[in-house]
Amino acid sequence: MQVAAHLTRRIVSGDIEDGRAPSELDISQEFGVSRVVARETLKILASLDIVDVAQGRRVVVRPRAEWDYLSPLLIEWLPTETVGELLQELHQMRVLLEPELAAMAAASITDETLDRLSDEIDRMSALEADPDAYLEVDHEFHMEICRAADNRILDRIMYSARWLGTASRRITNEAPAGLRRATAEHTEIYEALVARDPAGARAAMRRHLSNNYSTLLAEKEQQTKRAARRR
Amino acid sequence: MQVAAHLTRRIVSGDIEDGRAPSELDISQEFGVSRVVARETLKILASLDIVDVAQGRRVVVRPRAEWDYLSPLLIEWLPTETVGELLQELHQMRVLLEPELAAMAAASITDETLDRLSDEIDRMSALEADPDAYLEVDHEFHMEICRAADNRILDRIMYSARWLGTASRRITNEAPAGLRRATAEHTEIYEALVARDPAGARAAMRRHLSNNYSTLLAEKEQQTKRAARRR
DNA sequence: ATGTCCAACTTGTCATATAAGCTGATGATA
DNA sequence: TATCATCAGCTTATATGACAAGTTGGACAT
Repeated sequence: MQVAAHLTRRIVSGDIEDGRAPSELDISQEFGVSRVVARETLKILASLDIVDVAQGRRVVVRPRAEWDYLSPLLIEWLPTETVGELLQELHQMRVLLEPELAAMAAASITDETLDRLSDEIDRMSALEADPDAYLEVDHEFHMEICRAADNRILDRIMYSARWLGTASRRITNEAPAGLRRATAEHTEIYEALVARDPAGARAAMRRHLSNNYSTLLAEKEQQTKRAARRR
Repeated sequence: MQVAAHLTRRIVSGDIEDGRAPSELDISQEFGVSRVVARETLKILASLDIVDVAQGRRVVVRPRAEWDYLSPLLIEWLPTETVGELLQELHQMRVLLEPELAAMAAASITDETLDRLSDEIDRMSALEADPDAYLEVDHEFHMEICRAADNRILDRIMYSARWLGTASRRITNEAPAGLRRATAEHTEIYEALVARDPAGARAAMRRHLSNNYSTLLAEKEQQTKRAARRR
């Protein structure tokens, strides 16, 4: 997997010229691994639509627009600027899906799921000093709701977005105050679910996402300013 | 890839007992291929979250709920009933995303894209006697709009749903009348886009999806009846 | 009954060889 | 000169045999 990471970095950085990716032999020599490993690496990149591989033909890098921007391997090496753009696009998606997921969940959620959500809120409020750990439980909370909505397609979509979510930590340096606010909003969502109130859950989720995004934008602006000052 | 298909079929059918998948050696013997091929097969299934593979441990089948139901390899072997459920869930997703995508596209669509859409409508109206070919252009039409909305995440999501869309052909046996209606609706969407009218595009897309789904449900019901009569 | 250790099994990697498919250049033909 | 068939040299695909590295369950000693 280290080979895949390095190769991805080289491709993302535009190091490899006009669509021609290194062949299996090139990779195995450059990274000092066997052809088997080089081959598997290329297959991984192919599954992410980063390259095309076919018998007899050289491996070619596919147009950037067709890459799988939800893959952690790719996100890892994207420039911060691109990640910022993607987070914006991710937010657009979440606004469209998550409020509705919350409403659907409210109609069919089980007591066990509610218990788990309650647990996670407790854990989050205990972790407000540790943003990374907080974020992890945060994701689990959102996925739990998604799962409760009982739609495998939507579940899969939200699931595949998880890595981009963690990449947001590269942008925002969530302050404890923001996390306290988030916990309060999670509680609101939770209470609407307990009441089996779809409209309430939808509204609470919408508020939560909107606030989240404001924080992200504010953080990004601060970063830009800091960067400008450093220049 | 044939090996992957066969193995997927066996796993989907529940043929393999309680989480224990065949090892690399089992596969290479059963299918008469080398260990290299068996290994790549398992890696593919692992990338779809169908199995877990780790050094030293046997390969295990993961819980069905965590499988990637958007993968063509998996969809291919799912029982018709499950595919029907998934199409329902897919519709839920499309209703949430596509009207908004159409609205976004209306705000930023280029003349070249409009030309391509116009082309595709022409092609579709010429293909109303050939449902399979029609469906292909249909997808291209929807993806074109998605691309025009300029959101890589949403684009990727709609793209990964394309295989499930083609699987709908296993359920619905679209009648020419339905296709004629679809062409009319596509034209409505197109005209709203030409007018750069987000609200109009959103409404037209919503109508289109709703009608599509009605057709799907009606077809499913007919099939159920036919099946009952056969019994 | 309990804990330690190891043998058997499994996946990960390597090296070498051969099959199968593509591409561009060479050269024959009109 | 222009066009087309052919083929050498690349590439990926697969096979085989060997060893490294990690896991597991049971034998064994305590």
